[in-house]
This record gives sequence, structure tokens and C-alpha cells, in this order.
Amino acid sequence: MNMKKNEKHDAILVTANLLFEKQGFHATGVDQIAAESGVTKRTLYKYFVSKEGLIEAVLKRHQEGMMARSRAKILAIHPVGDARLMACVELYREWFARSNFSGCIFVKTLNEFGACSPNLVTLAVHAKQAMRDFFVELAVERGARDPEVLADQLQLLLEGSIVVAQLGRGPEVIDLVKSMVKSTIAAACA
Amino acid sequence: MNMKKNEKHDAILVTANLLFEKQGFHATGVDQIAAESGVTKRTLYKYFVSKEGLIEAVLKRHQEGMMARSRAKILAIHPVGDARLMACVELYREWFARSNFSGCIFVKTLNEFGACSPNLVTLAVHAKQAMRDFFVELAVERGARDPEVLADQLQLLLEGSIVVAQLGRGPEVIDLVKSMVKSTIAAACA
DNA sequence: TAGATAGTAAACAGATCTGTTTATTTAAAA
DNA sequence: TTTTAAATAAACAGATCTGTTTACTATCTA
Repeated sequence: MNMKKNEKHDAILVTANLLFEKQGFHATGVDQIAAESGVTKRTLYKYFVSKEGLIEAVLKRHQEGMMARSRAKILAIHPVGDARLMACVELYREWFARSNFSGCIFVKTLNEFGACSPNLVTLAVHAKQAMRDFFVELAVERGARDPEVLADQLQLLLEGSIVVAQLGRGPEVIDLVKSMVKSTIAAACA
Repeated sequence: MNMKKNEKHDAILVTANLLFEKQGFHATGVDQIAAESGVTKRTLYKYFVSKEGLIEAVLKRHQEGMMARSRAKILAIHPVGDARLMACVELYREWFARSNFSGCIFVKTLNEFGACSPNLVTLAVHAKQAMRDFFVELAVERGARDPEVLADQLQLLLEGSIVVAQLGRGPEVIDLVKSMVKSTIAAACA
């Protein structure tokens, strides 16, 4: 069977994702996406009804990939305990350390479409919720007194770290986050 | 003497600030800013060399206003101690509770101009630094063992709270932040 | 081999964007 | 009152944006 089904379709999604992360949504034109995908605009509009439709697809794919990669990395870690929660934090360090790190595509979505596209905002909110739900799972596993609260605390610290990393402090912010997460977990399981 | 010097100039700055916060920078056109300022485009371009120049002026004015209002509110609080740091956090609650809250204009700057305007990025970084410097002052006052670290921790939590508030959790996030700040201060002064 | 499918190339339409120009009006100052 | 400065209104220029259209060319399969 033919494994390279929808090659172009995926190339467009990957390129668009990269450009949106780097430049933002409004600053990235459809022409640039098509050109850098090695595809004509016509082909792009064959696969996606509109720029907004493309953004939607990019966000969905990004969330799925993010969650799948996170689950794969963290759930392989044993023994279950602090280790998994800390590995979660460590995942953010790797992200910030990437040469092309330039913030979170979902935060960008909130900031660029908060006033004009409830649809895209919803996708961003759901993505962040999915991550928080994963934190709840890990908190339960860890035996937190109130897993929901611990998840909220983790989310708070990690969202903060994204902005601080963007401010030029780089991956080292994670050291601070880790120390705070450690004492937070301790307090949440006492 | 004539007190209403530069009335138009300021009207443009105020309107532009509101629109940029609500819609983002790229999504806000110069025409809209001029129209809603009750001014023609010609006048706008008399006061500001370009859209980027206008954005620059908006960011500077925003930072100055923010710092002045914060200092005025917090430095009036006595006795010096936890109260001032907590009042700082409370300031964010008021911000999130405003009907037109839609994120931080400096975070928007990072996300929209990170790849194409080092100039504007620098302004955003400096604004965030000014706020952190203020946190350091308050931490010193409070008698923190390492004021720089406490300031970093505060910054981390408050930046996180902005995004979480934007995600629809509203001003209530601040309750969580406050509890975390309390224990963080306790640990930082033990 | 014939025909459907998917793609390229490139022009086009119409809207919108930043920024400029011209001509006119208002208003204050000399 | 006369002059000067500041603002308006509105057209214009040129670039760029999203999205469409037309015509041509591979490629794969029935």
C-alpha cells in the first residue's frame, strides 16, 4: 500500500506550524506558507478551506502531537512518584532550549484571536486543558491530597516559565520552577 | 498656561493602547486607530513617524503608567512587610477583573514581534524587568534572604496567572497565586 | 493506452494595509 | 486684521493580503 498519502497536506501543516510559532498568525501570509511548503497556493486551498481553517488544523495537530509525545516520555518513567512530575517540568526545559523556541502557539492564539475568533480560542483553551488534565493524572498517581489544586499550581508555574523564557532568561528558568514544584508537591502530599 | 497641550497626541496613544490590547498589533490598522481617536490619518502621521513608532510610544507610555500606578498604590501601604507584596498580587486581580481584560500588551509584543522587531522586544523586556526590579525592592524591604530569587518567584507566578486568567479562569486564579506566594515568602524569609 | 487525479505556474480580483498628497477649513496669535 | 499653524476630508500610491481562475503538465491506474 501507498504510505505517502497526503504528503503535501502534511508538509503544509508542518510549515504553517513553524511559521505561526515564529512569526505569529497575522504576520504570516498564505503565500509564504505555500512557497516554503514547496506547494502552490492552489494546492493549499484544495486541502484547507481558508487560512482560518488551516490554523484550526495546525492547532489540532499541534495539540495531539504535544500530548502524545508528553505521554510517551513521562509514562515510561518508573518508579511512579515525584519522578514523573519532575520529568514533566524537564520537558519544558528541552522545549525552551530548542534553537527555534519562540513561545507557545496557544498563547499566541489567545493573544491574536481573543477578540475575533471564539472558535480558535476554544481550541487553545482545550489544548491547555488537556495538558492540565494530564497533570491531574500524575498528581493522583503521586497521591496528592487535592490533585486538582496541584495541577493548577503546576500549570501556573509552567505557563509563567514560558513567558519568562521568552523574556530572554532561557531554559535556566526551569531550575527555579523545579525548586518551587518540589516544595509544592511536598506541601500537597503532606 | 494652556493645560490641554497635545490633546490629540494623547488621544491617539490611549486609543491605540486599547485597540492593541484588545485585538493585537497586526490585527489593528492605522485607519481604525485614527477613526476611533477622532483624528485623521494625516494627524496621526504628524505625531508618529510610523505604525512601529506609534507602537513604541504606546509601550513606553504603558510601562510608565503601570509602574507609577503600582508604586503609588503599594508604597502607600503600611506597615511594610507581607502586606505590600500581597497588595502587589491583589493588583493583578483587579486587572483580571476589568471587563476589557485581554492579556498583557508586552506578552503580545513578544509573541507578535519576537521574530521581526528587536526594538519592540527590547521595550517589552525592559517593562517586565522594571516590574521585577520593583519586586526586588519589596523583597528587600520584607527582609528576604535572597530578594532576587523571591522576585523571580513572584514574577513566575504572576506571569503564569496572566495566561491562566486569559484561559477563562478569571480573577479567581489570584487566590491560588496568593496561597503560593504566602508559602514562598515564608520559605524565603525563614 | 485512455482517462482520471493531482499538481504547477501565473495571472487576476477585490479588499485592506501603510503612508502621502492636495486642497480646504478652523483657530489662535501677531 | 492678517498671518501662521493645525486640523480635516478625501483621494491616491503601491504593497500585500486572502482567495479564485485559467491553462498546462505530470502521474498513476483501470
